[in-house]
Amino acid sequence: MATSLKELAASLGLSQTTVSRALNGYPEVGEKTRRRVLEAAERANYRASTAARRLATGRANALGLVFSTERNILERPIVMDFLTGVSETAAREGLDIVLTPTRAGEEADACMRLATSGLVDALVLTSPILDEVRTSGIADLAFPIVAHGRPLHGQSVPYLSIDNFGGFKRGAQHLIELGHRRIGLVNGEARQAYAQDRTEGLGAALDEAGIARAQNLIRYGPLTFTLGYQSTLSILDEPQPPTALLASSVLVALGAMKALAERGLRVPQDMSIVAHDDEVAAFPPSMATPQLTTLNSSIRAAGARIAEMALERIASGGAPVASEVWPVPLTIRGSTAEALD
Amino acid sequence: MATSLKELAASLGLSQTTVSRALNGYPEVGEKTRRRVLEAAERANYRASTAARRLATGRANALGLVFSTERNILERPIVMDFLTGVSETAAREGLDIVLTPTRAGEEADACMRLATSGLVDALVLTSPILDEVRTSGIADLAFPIVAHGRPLHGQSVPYLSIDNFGGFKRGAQHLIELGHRRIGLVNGEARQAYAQDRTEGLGAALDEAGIARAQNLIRYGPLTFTLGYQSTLSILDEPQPPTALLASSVLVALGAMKALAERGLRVPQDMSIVAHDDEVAAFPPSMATPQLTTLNSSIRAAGARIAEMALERIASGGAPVASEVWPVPLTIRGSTAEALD
DNA sequence: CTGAAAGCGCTTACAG
DNA sequence: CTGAAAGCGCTTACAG
Repeated sequence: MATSLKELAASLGLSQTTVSRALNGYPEVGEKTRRRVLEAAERANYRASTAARRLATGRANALGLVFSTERNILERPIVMDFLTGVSETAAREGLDIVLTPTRAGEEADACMRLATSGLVDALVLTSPILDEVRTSGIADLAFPIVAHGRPLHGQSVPYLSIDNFGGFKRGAQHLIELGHRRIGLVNGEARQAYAQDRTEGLGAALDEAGIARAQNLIRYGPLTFTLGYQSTLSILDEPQPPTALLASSVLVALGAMKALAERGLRVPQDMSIVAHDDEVAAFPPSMATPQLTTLNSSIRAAGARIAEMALERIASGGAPVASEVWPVPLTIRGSTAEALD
Repeated sequence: MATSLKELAASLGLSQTTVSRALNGYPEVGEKTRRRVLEAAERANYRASTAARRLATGRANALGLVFSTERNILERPIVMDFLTGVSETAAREGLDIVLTPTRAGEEADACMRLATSGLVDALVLTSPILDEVRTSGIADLAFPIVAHGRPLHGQSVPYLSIDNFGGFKRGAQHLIELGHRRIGLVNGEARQAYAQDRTEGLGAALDEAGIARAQNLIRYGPLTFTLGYQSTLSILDEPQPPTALLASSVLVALGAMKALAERGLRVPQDMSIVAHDDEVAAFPPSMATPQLTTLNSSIRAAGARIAEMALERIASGGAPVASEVWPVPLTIRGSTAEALD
């Protein structure tokens, strides 16, 4: 066992009270006393038991994340970048992160457990998990929660989301300005809020340009290389194939480019591509040839900010914080060009 | 605040002792009593405070991982797959995972804190972090640690590693059998044990075939797309460029293929490629055209097994468990062919 | 500036 | 089969 406060205090001939105060930086401790305590603690390699501290203070100094072992296993690079962002804030604030791995369908239980067990001070959830959990009564707990992404069912949970609608509308407008009138979209899973918003963004841009929406040029699925590849092949088989493609991730765009290459179509001469770029370190748009025109948002920055929002909720005693919707700028590179026909 | 044991016991007219025993499945509780308790707990949404339980039992029911915010940010897909594996075991055993984000150089501190604070029952470390930490005296703590990868400095920590030497020797032999005599290698960072083992594996295969080792055909760096791209360009500029390439990851191989395409070299006709495949979900070898011949090992399975090893150490009261070295099979696909010259 | 004592919410010998 | 009580290792009013 590691040394305890009691032992440390005894070895110094001081009370636990004084030693505790010295260690925690309370002002009412004498300077020499503090120094003595700090040195002894250092020497004895003393570390306060977090369990005891939690029990005594009621504060856990940790953020909880619920992480599904099965769900979205193919989107892990994104999860990891998000986690990195959360970690940055956590490291700065000296917080731990408690990951609760769960099987699909058990998310609600895991959230309830984290919220009621005192393990963590706040919960950071992705909106799909929040949607999963909404009937569990976790909202009644008045436990601080912050979500990543717009919750589908309008829960009153503060969230941070990028402007998926505005971003994809902007991306589509860029293509329309280049003369494209048939625009395909390889999107995320249809039930996800972000995917719906992206479809609507494309639709709005088409509406404003007086172009009919073409549902048959849209595909949905998990954001993988394979989705990009297969969806593109299938879109190319439509009676009126598009001359431009919107891809919901760089990985999807890479899959699309493989399909285009197989069909002998060149980018951007025969097909323009705009990809959403989450700025995931593993998939820089420079991986593609030509480099991709992208809609940008840093998933990592979002994670860092969400952790801050959680801290604000904790600090304010659980008062709601304002949700944020981040703009999604367009970066034009080499994968978009004027339409030929 | 959530309901406490005390309140729950009072509402049932039972003692805390009995309620606690009923909840924890102790045998000496009457059947009807147990049922009553379980129902009441369910209704009150009771969850034992983990902090209190930890303090009382001394067991944390959690695994600690130290995770560097800055280091290897480009290898996140791998970290995430490893984490997924750890999570699988953790979910099955009902453990939490405590991630301690740290800045580079602060790993030792983070490990000591985790080990001495009672937050976790065991530590799962990657060998680079273990190497970082070896002077901190953490080994003296008799705290259960299990490492991923062979520790460089021969610490007596149980570890799980794949057979990097044997795998790359096998990969090189495959190329030699196809008639290749000049084999390039784009490897991980030179100071890492796995990278050294891979270089030695290639060297051993060359030695056995009576071919001189060519240091100038080897490059080291972080396992990124960019490394594969730039290293390959630079290897091609050597006076005697290779006819085959060993790549330390699929991502690196993708970068290499971009470089080859730019130089007008075809795979496998002009250049054979064998890539190490960590079976990271984000980078299936099918992403490449042609599909890559690979050396396979599942980083996810390794994570799951390492968590089990940690549990075995905990269960045995900290006794060391046997280290494991996993074989690395070769899967031949379309990126290797006979040498022309 | 320092200390004695209560309390955080559990578990678990010990006694019955 | 059930309960009263001690103890896990801290923090923090309260008193001096």
